[in-house]
Amino acid sequence: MARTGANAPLSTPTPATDHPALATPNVAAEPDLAASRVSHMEARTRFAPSPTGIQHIGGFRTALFSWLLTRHYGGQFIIRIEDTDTARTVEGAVDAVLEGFRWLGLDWDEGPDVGGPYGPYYQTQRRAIYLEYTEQLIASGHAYRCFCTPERLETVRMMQRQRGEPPRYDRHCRHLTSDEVAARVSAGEPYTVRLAVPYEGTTRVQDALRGVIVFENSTLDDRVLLKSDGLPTYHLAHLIDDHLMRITHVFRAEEWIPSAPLHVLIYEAFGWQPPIFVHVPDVLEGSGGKKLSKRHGAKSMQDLRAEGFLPEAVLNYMALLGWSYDDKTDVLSLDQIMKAFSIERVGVAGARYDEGRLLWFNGYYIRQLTPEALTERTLPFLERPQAEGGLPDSVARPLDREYTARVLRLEQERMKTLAEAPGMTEFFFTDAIEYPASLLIAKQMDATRTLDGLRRSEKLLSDLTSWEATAMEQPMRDLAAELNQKPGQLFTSVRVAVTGRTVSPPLFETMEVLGREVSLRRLREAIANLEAE
RNA sequence: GCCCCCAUCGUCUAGCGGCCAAGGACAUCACCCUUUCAAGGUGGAGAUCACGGGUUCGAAUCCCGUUGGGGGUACCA
Repeated sequence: MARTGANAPLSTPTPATDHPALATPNVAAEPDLAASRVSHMEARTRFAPSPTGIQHIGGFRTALFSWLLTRHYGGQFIIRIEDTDTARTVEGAVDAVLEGFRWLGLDWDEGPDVGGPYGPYYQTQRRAIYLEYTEQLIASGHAYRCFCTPERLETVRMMQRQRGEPPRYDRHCRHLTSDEVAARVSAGEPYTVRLAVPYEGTTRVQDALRGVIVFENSTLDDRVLLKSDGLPTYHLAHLIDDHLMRITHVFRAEEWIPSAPLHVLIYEAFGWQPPIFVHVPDVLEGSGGKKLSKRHGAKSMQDLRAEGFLPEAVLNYMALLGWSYDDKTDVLSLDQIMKAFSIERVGVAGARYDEGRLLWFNGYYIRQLTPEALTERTLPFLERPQAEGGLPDSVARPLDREYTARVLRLEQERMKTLAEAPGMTEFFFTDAIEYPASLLIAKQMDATRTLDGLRRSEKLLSDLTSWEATAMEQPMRDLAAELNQKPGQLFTSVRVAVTGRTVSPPLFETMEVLGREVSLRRLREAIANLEAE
């Protein structure tokens, strides 16, 4: 029943007869295998998250690469939910992932919500399939039932560690007689099913990015394929699904490289042709250099959206984390990226998540927005409750679209995220503005001269027949000269009077948008406040 | 411990044997523009291509080793 390395056929490559998409001549020409396949075929790729938590930039970047490949060469992109770890499954996680894709503008051809010809797309709904294939593996001697308890396994591992040996399953159940197995099964004893890894030889993993990676079978473990709850582990489930769903390229994080030889062995045990493995490098934390994780700083797409990031910026940034267009191009649309994408230009070294760079992309894309688009996309941030970062609740919703558009136009080139809008534009919407009167006094100015400037400005402005920025500027400059103040000094006082802050968009445009009435009223209030000092 | 992956400016990267005494971008500094802040423009600083051996007429580019970083080592994915 159990096999030894000498006669186990596991490491013998088997030609694919049932996988037309991969039936390439000369499959034995190992080094160039991946490269030669990549460019000439339709690709079917998948993103297979487990609904156990949040998907961050790293996960979506892997998904993005998969998506790019299928959209570049033609083919299908599939979303499959790997929910075999029922204990860790989190409610709503699937929706969050799908929502993330929709937000980014990445579509999928088959998936949990839309179905498809290879469904179902939830692994928990495919139990019967896994059971059937597990039996096949047991029958062919490539897998065996294991009755070891978690406690025994733990003890074994502990002892191995003490002896300085690598912790691995000791293959205790690998040589049970079929009679004994049958007896224990019928006695209702719980069991798992393990892969019977050959004792000797090597297993070669072909990675599209790194070439061939060779593993000594003797260092591999008889991993569990089917858990005692009857559900498969990742190793078995993903593989059967990938095969049945005719996946051609498996994009996954590089943390899967160590178990890749196991997967190759399983493919061989089934006599199936493995897909092309593309082990994408990790995305690392901005500091520390560890793999990005939800635990430390990793943000979900929902987080990024709420923080005012634009999907086109996130997409552009993500694509350039590990992939490059050429030696000088940074700004690329999804369409351009898709057209140019190739696995050959994907790097192998881990990349740090640099939010500063993301912010730059974001600001850039905000600046490119048409006035209508800017308004459309910023309005939700302005109108959301104050507690969630919106304008003060005292500001009546909905906002006047026309007015908001004019306001945003002024702040557009200053915004790095949409979420900054409320803070930057608050004085355009609130009735009263609060600031210490001392703020009115510009550098190298005193209260008296400031007061004088404010009064004269109020008079000048209120006499103006046109309330356009262009009509204000020259008279105000003349006034500054007359008062023997630098334009910056006079304008600073007026700016603070009108906006309550020293930093704002250009003063006259600000006043134009604010309107004559509000501007003059605030000017008078400022004068009164300063007089009261 | 064992196994595996990786290694070019602070960061993302270009580079796949000569065109590189290493190019672009973010960040940073200075200047220009300028009513503030931005944006924009110009320029600067910033990488002995981790280190050491090879191979070669010639290496950031190929090979080996070392060091460093990361990952894996579950009836999780």
